[in-house]
Amino acid sequence: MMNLMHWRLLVAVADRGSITAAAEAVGMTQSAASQAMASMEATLGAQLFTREPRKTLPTALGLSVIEQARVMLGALQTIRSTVDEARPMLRGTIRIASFPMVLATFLTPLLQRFAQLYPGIEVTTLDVTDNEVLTLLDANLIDLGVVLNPKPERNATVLGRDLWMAVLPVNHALAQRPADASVSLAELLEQPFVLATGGCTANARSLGAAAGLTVSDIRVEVREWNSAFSLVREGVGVTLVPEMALPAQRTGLRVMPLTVPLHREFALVGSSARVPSAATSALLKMLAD
Amino acid sequence: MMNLMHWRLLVAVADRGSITAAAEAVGMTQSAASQAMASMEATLGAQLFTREPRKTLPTALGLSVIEQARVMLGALQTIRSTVDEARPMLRGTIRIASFPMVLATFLTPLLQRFAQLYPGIEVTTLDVTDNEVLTLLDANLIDLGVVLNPKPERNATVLGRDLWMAVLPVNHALAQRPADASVSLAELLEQPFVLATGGCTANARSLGAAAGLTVSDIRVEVREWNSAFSLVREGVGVTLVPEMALPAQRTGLRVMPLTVPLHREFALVGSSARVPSAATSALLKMLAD
DNA sequence: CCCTGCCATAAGGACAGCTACTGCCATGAT
DNA sequence: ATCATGGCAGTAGCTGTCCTTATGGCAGGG
Repeated sequence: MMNLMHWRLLVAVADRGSITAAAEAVGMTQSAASQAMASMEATLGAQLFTREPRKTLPTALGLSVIEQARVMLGALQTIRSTVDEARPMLRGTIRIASFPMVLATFLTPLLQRFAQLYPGIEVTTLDVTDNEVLTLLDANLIDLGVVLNPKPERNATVLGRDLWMAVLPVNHALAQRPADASVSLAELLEQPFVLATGGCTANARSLGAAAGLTVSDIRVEVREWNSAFSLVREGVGVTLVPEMALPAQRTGLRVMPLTVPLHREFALVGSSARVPSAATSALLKMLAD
Repeated sequence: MMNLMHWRLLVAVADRGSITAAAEAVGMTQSAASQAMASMEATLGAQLFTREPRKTLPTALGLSVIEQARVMLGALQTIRSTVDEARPMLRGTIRIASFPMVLATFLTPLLQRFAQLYPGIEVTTLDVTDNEVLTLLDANLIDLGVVLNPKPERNATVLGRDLWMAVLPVNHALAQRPADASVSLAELLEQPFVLATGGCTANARSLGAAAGLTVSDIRVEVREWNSAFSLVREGVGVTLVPEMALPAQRTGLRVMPLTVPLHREFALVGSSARVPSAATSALLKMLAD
């Protein structure tokens, strides 16, 4: 009675009006069908069909049961087609290029969840600088890339955004301002400066250039944010970093917002030329939630 | 995979986040559950869950499948409750009183269909005259009775209606009228008359009385309609019968409508005092279609 | 009256699915 | 590091379900 094949048989009997015909339709013996029907009626404790000389017709209760049996079979059919439709997404690979910070903070938890939802899809990540991403995309070497402040013509899915924050030694003159004070970009860039890039072309220098300013006194240029913080602590200079690069341990540092906030936005973009693979669109679909 | 128990397991795993816990919930061994899950994924050809160290979580495809599995289990539950609710209607008896004509023409096919829909309910019929029906109902000796032209205060379900027709010998004077002619009740009742009752108190005499007329010349009074037709054929007199009592073979007879049509209406009524049994209400419900 | 179509039943066997047990792996605590 | 724990997978063997073959019964139609 718990065998779905039997429910298929039940519906077939209702449709054909005969156990023998139904048995043939679902590919079993007349005997098996007869036993199965009897067994179902026995376990339900009620007669579902009346056996008349020439035909087997449903009782009133049988009609209700048949209706629900159709629901069950419909659900089973839906499962089958769902699985078939999902088959292209079961295997595949996605190559994603990103610059280090975003990879660690945003992408990793996201890809973990993705791996749980699509265990058959292999995701490889490349660690690059932000301006290499578009090159890789156009060369079809990656499926997806993380870009900063994407142009609207590429249809990008935004992963997140953060603010640029000024970081100064606690004993710096500008750091003496009240707790909720801010620093203007111009003020900041004219200080002795530790230029940190985090592997990105978008950094204090480019932000200054966009505002018509220059970083006048670059003392050091480092790639790792953490190196920059050490240098700031030692009083080498001030720096400008994305909020999410800030360290948990901030003793010796004063973090201040910019007077005119500057933010950066990370987004995932695909190759504009190529149609995304099934695996890739699965990932993008997951991001839509 | 075709075992409904396995779908229950699948849903339990989704709910509990663990195969072991789900196995316990549905009452099987961890091993059996593990095998069952593996078997389902194998037959579907797709991974439905990802096994992580501490928990077993559904994949994207798994989520869709689980949704449909819930539909299947819901349908199964509906079947169970439907059967349980229908249990009172599975066995029982219905006693119906009727007068002969209605029993043969209207009730029999109806009761045949009912017996097919409710094979466990035994229906016994009593052959009585129409005015005994109400007595039997009030005495609780029957569950349902067929009455003629029911009073609206009893909520009756109408079975059908028919016309009273005049039946005359072909060589009778009134029978010489054109094909579509009619006979007035007054004309008819003053002829030599064969009074047929069919076991009903509603007959030519009572119809006449209701119209302020009397049947002046009753030659014979018979119970069976067919006896009356023989007598009319032999020229003993004319008669007035319900349309549905007319014989198939009408040679020697002229059947004519009344100028002012008289009809009778059969309806099934229950005891107004008692609440109908489950079996009885099943029958009444069937009649609603 | 036999024949046919349909269903039920009996007996036997095949296979699915369960149990019990062991092994493996990752986690987290000592 | 080491061990204990919790969860899953794999194996062997058995049980029970369900199927097949074969037969009998019953009602309707030629």
